[in-house]
Amino acid sequence: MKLGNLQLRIMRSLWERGEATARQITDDLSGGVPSKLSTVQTLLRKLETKGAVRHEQRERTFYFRPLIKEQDVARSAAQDLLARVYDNSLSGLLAHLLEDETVSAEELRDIKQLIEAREREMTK
Amino acid sequence: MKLGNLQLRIMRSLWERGEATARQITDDLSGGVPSKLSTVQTLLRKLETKGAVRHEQRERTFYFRPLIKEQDVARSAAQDLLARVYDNSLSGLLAHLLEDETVSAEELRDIKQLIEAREREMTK
DNA sequence: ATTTTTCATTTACCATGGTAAATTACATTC
DNA sequence: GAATGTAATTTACCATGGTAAATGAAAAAT
Repeated sequence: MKLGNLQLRIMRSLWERGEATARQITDDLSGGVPSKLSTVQTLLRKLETKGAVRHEQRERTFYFRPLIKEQDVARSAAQDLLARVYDNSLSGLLAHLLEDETVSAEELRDIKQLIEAREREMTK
Repeated sequence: MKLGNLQLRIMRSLWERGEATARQITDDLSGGVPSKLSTVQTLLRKLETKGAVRHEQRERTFYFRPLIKEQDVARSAAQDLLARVYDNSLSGLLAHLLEDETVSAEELRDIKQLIEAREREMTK
């Protein structure tokens, strides 16, 4: 499941809230680039068509819930980039990310631990 | 500069060849999902509009050359993913990539070295 | 010289993501 | 009961990426 930018921001609101109305989501978006209520409603429809959310009506208002997991969306986006752009070269991708990003010392430590954990898994 | 899937494949042909005709590119694409010559020509126009390529005519045929670098495209795609989807958490992204991918021992070694090189840079 | 091939150009779709006003249908408030 | 507010729905765009046939124009082959 790949999502556009606004779609992703809408989903984030839903992931955080668990359940939300179009109005609430619109409010959540007001920080950053704001969107109009009707725009959000349109995208919620499209997300529902794609199977990313479902809604339930209570007294005239639609309450939306996410049907897909944030982790899955993130994972598949990462997969897609790796395959499409980096020809599955993880080291190529990481090289770029380490170059450009202002990586903190802690982050670097975390990353190293991920690698070492994975190394241990390999030998097992 | 972000590119669609076919656009990227066209660019790859151009990056490899340095210069190519629409016909040559179409042939390069014949492995994988093939595209029709006119489709490739259309996309080359669109790429030219975006400033990703330029062409030069010699005896009736257009010879295209890339104006953007593969590295830059890859880098910005990685940046975009990191920011849009991972909220700039490099460790989050790497965690997913290490989870899912069948990472070879050599790749893992390369990656580790990248990190260690970066660590050395940090302390410097 | 006529036919065939080979390009570029034109034209025409379709899908997806995003934008949002206009309309409709109810509730709530005055 | 009339005015106001709120929500969903309808409608209507625009941009981008992709798909490709049809047309035109010129060179190459017969």
